[in-house]
Amino acid sequence: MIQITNRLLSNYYNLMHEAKVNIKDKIHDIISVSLQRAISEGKLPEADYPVIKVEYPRESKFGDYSTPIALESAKLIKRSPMEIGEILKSYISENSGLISEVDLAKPGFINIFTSLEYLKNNMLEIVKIREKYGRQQKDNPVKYNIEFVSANPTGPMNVVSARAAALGDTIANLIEANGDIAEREFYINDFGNQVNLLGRSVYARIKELKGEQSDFPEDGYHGEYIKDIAQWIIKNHSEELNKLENDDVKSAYAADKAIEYNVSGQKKDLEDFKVIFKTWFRESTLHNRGEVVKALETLEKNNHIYIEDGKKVFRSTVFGDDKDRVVVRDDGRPTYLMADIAYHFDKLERGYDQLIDIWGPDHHGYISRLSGAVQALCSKENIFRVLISQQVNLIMEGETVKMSKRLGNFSTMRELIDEVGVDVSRFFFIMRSMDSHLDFDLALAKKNSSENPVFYLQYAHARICSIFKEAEKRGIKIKPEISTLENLNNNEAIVLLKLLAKFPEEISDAAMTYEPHKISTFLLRLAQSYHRFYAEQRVLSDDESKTQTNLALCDAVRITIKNGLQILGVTAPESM
RNA sequence: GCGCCUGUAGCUCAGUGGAUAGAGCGUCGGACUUCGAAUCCGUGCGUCGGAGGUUCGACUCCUCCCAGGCGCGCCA
Repeated sequence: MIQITNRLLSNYYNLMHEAKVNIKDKIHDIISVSLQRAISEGKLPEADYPVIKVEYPRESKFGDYSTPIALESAKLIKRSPMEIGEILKSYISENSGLISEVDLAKPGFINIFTSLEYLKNNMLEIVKIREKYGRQQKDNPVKYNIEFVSANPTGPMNVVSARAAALGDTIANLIEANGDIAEREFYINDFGNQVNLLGRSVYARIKELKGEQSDFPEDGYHGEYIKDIAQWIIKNHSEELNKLENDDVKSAYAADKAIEYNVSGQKKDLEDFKVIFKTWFRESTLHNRGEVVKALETLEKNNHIYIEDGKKVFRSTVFGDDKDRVVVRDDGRPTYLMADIAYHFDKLERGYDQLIDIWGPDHHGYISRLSGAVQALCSKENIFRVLISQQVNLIMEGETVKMSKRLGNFSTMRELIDEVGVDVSRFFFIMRSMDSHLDFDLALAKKNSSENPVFYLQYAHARICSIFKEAEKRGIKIKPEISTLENLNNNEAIVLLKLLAKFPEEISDAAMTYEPHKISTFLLRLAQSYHRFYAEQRVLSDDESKTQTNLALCDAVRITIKNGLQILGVTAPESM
């Protein structure tokens, strides 16, 4: 126990010199050290204390942070919560800088107030480090691979893909801001039946356009865009096409060109959506390089495969699946699952610490079999995580239009970007928790008013920029260093300072839980508090010290909003 | 039948097992000779889908039920 105490104390002292750690973590460590000291000095008994939780009290009068540790350990050590709280409080109070007051409240909460001095210094830090505020650096970053969108290369992307794109990219941004490494990856299913079908559909349209007789496949792709592809091939690749022997070869060629056409279209749409993938991984390369066979052999070697009626079956029930899954058909062709297993095997071999996939809601049933395969191939626990991005309902004039490829009416991602713009689309897609079925209100998205949260947020940023322009016009030179505590001692400013200080822990929290909507919620609160500050406090005045303090605060808010928006992939305009 | 997601204010949604359940929109009423009124202030709004259970304490965890959505191929 004494060893533990020493270790915690040394952590504590390290933390005092480590500026990157957020306040919540610091407070956690202070409480932890206090507890250990109380134990080592005999004030509290040795015991297996519960994990120390640091939470935000509901009401500000209860402080900025609070811990229920006294409540939670009361039964364990047979002392009253208030008694324990009193002891811990005396140790927690013994620190300088961060904490201004420790309060013990009724049933046994220990409430902690951060000092205005600390918050002011944090504000000056923001103004100094600017775009780096909220970004952590780690000595040993975790390397993530995050695969998302991965839409079939058989046509344009729909609105569900757009949501996945916004979510995946934002989660990757969060991971990077949190000091880790995120590589964005897109998987192209350019193999198998659907490709064959795509080729035959396109080739049939080519024939039709040339006035020849065609037999359009019954279960083929009927969309209008297939005709566009046919037209494109006729215009650019007729010569090569004509050289080919028979219809089968020509269909295969058409499939190849159609995929090229579709993938480059998808890439363009995603780039316009500000999503840049590091890797575009083609399923066909797995088959060509023999990786599918290799993954199969690895599974076989570890006894995860058995043979039934000439088929090879993966024992996925061992990993919680409803039934075992066929991975190789009796004619020797691997199933889609087998290729997907090989794909994830490939990702594992590329040496990531963590694999994340974002899938649509229609694939949740697929999780157990694939994660089972990953477990079968990799000894590391929890290396693979699937996030399900729920469905999107487009609301037009109060009417819900369901987005599904199976229904005929699929709106494309391109239409959406053209219609409401990148900023608004991205924001709307991430502003709700990804578990919730999103109602995307098109009328609201197109409004340039306070009803639209994106504009509300951007307005706060533009408003601050405008103040700085005005300050420049008045010949005011910016000197944040002369800011005083006295000038910050008003409710509106204090609320802002506290929110600003929370930004790094909001990022870290959102990154670790893969919940980008926490950032949009936070930014809206910040913008709201800023508008309140603006309404109550005059920024520019004859009082130089007051003016400089206010400008520093405004600048810190502007920087934080901008950094937050950047993570969301939304612009922060200087004027609107 | 089985699995996943959802159910919180009129609407859209926040809400790590903690203190009196919150915000925006919408309603109604106020605030600009002054840094952007695309803003702010005030106002009302609840059997947290229902019933049990777990415990010091449940919107949160467990079980059952109800409602809505999605999925349950050797397709991809």
